[in-house]
Amino acid sequence: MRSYRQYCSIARALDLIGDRWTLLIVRELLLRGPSRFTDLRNGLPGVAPNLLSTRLKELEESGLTRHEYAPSPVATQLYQLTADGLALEPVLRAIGLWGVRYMADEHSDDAFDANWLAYAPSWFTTDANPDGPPGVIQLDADGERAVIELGGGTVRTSVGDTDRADLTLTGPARAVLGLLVGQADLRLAEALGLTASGDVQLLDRLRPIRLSFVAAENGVH
Amino acid sequence: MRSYRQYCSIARALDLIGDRWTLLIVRELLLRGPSRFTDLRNGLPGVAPNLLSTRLKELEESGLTRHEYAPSPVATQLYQLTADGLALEPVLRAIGLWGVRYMADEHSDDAFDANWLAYAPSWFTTDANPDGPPGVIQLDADGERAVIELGGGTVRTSVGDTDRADLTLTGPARAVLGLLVGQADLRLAEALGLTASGDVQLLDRLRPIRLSFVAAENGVH
DNA sequence: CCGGATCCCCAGGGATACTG
DNA sequence: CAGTATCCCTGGGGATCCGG
Repeated sequence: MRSYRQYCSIARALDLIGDRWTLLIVRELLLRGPSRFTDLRNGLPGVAPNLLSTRLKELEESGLTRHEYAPSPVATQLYQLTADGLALEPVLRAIGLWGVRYMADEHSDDAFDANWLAYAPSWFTTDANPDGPPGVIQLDADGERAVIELGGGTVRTSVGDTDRADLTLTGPARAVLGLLVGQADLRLAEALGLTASGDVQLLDRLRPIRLSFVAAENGVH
Repeated sequence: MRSYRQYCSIARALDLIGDRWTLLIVRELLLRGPSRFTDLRNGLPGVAPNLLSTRLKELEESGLTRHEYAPSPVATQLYQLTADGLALEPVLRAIGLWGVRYMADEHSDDAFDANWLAYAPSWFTTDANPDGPPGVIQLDADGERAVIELGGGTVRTSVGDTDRADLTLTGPARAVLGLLVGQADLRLAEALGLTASGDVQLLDRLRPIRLSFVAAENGVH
């Protein structure tokens, strides 16, 4: 990317991560951990392979990723984030939290992935009742499946299935995710096609996070 | 910008703010408040005027900015952020904080602006001694001047001059900013050309912020 | 002087095909 | 599977011009 040539930490950062696809590649590496080229390609529908290749080289040149040859049974290169790359997690959290407000918009043919289903409640909600008993929620959004585990004040998620769910949420991604991140209440989510079976009270413990931070007056730091 | 077409709040956000120059325009509007076209152009050295015009239209279409005709004595359009646009401040903070690590790199002919000098200590440091007496620091970095006011646990900054400074820091931007945001200690900053006159103890109260947040295990949310 | 619009040119990105 | 090569086209950089 062409440098902005400004002595400002925001501009300096954007010189490294401002290119198209770059932050989404970081997102995939953050959510998936060390990944093969093809895994990244699958997680980034629409990316041209030459562009992915170029970006991985640029990221490595910037010191945000590295790649290593993994021996059998993987037997291929694995790309992963360095410490500086991992340090982008708060940036992705901030961007993602801001972007939640646009998840209500319907774009019918958007791609969707279980990893994206999983990170949202983990990053953007807290357990409102830290002293409550453990709870497990099975999600199935447009066939993408993930599990939420509530307990001890934390919200942990993972991709896949569980056999000991207290609550199961099934439906279109917009209904499931909208409900989880606080963009829709249960009634609205059901109107959007959600089916909830089990201990619906568990939903009350999922509280969308708010920013602790108070906006500065405009023009005054 | 071409949409990523992914049902993911990060991708949705980047559909709106991922274009080149867009976040820097938001930065200027955030730091300057309502601005004229020419003010934005001056704060964004290198931007082509047609591109600035295009971006302002796109930002307005996205609902992040609006513009209003200001009566005399301004007598021109003023561009400003909407509530959704202002909500990008945490995003810019996160990006800027991450980018601080690259402020040590020297790019000799980078542009520099007093607004960028001012936001850094305000966003990225705290007052380590909230009960201490008020303190005022005058900054002069490459001729760009700003004032830091310490007191009551907050770090406030403004562009310009004061006549009641307890401490004055003068020198190249890299030395002044590096010292303020914790990339350099006083000895190193002086080696880089810094001159400090006055109550140097005040510097000990400026503490670079750390992220409260603990990085998740890779691949586990 | 302010607020753009127009034009030209080139780099960066998208799509597809192909190869080790 | 893991990329590279190629072609095409859009979008951005830079300069200039124009109306208010």
